[in-house]
Amino acid sequence: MALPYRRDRPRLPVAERRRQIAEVTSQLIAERGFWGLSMQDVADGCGLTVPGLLHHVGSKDGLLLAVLDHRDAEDLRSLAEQAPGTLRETCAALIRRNASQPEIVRLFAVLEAESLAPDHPAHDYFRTRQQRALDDLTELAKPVSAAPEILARQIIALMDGLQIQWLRSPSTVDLVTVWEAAAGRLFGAQ
Amino acid sequence: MALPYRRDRPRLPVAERRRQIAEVTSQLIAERGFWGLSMQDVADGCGLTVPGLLHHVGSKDGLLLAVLDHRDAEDLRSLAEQAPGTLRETCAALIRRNASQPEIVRLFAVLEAESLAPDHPAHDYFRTRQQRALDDLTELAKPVSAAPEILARQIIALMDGLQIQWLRSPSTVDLVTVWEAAAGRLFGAQ
DNA sequence: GTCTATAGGACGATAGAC
DNA sequence: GTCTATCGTCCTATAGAC
Repeated sequence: MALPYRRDRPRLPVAERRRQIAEVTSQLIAERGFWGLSMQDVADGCGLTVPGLLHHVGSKDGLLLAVLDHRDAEDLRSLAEQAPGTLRETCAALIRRNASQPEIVRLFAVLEAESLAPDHPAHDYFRTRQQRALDDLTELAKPVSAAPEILARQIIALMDGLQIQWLRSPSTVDLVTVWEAAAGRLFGAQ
Repeated sequence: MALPYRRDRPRLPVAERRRQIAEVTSQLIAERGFWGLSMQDVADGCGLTVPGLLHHVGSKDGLLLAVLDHRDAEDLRSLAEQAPGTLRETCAALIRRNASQPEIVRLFAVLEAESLAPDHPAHDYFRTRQQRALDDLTELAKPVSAAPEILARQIIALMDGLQIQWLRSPSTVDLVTVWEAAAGRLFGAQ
């Protein structure tokens, strides 16, 4: 068999390519979930063929992990920028950040539900991530609550739930506004 | 072509078969989501072949609608049994019912996130359903709150969020207990 | 680092017999 | 109401050239 492989498009540096792959995949998982994701669609979105894509990520599961790693790195970068504040300030900052990137929030909403199944490739990742979030918030809650872990749970639940409502009706629900109302009740002040 | 079709298993009555299909499908969607669901798995779970299954539901989308219809019918039956109570009593009853059927709660958690995408076959169903839930709770909240719709939103968000936490760690999180704690804060009493 | 080519399944759906 | 048989499409992954 003749294999006339002609390279007409420029090749991207590895790091940049991986970033592109992570972003295209994020978008598509938010749209369809991991089980509805196809390697073909990701490859098309990157201007690659499927084997070209597999060269970078190894497998479909590897693709998912690449996305989650990329997201964690971004989050860490963003978190490092802001000085540590009170619980309420931290929550407000988190909400503001989320309000500016609905597609990422949707990605995590879909994966969080899907990954409840024990054999989902991101099951362990989300278990760890959620535990970490709970621990961090509990620590922040200690100065303001006698039952910090319970408060932390309620904060996480409210954020997750309100974000879903916001994603479903972005025109009716303003995330920052509904959060502020909820925070008023949660933290006792008005 | 010879078509040696031998019917060795008994055929179920239509109604019973549809109930069986709805229940098997519920279980599988909870496990994998709609995009991860295969007609083959459903057919196997019902002791049918795929064309046999398609005879009943028409298409994969039809299968999903059959599940949702079945679930609504069950919910209506259950709701009719209990006398209408106060907002807080109604919420507690809802939580108790959900605590007894984690797989159903998981089904809705997965579909609620997946169906945020506008082209998801259950997108309109969930939009309507959520609006309905908001309206009903808002009505119940009017006697106890000056801002009933905001309170209703917070209740729904908290329920959804706490349910996710419960599904992820059933051994650590008791749904009824965490809800009671949250209800205490939400409704002002302790 | 990306390609061509292809293997090898699984998928949803249809046609037509009983 | 359920079957057998089959179609065409899509899927993930591998082998090997450049």
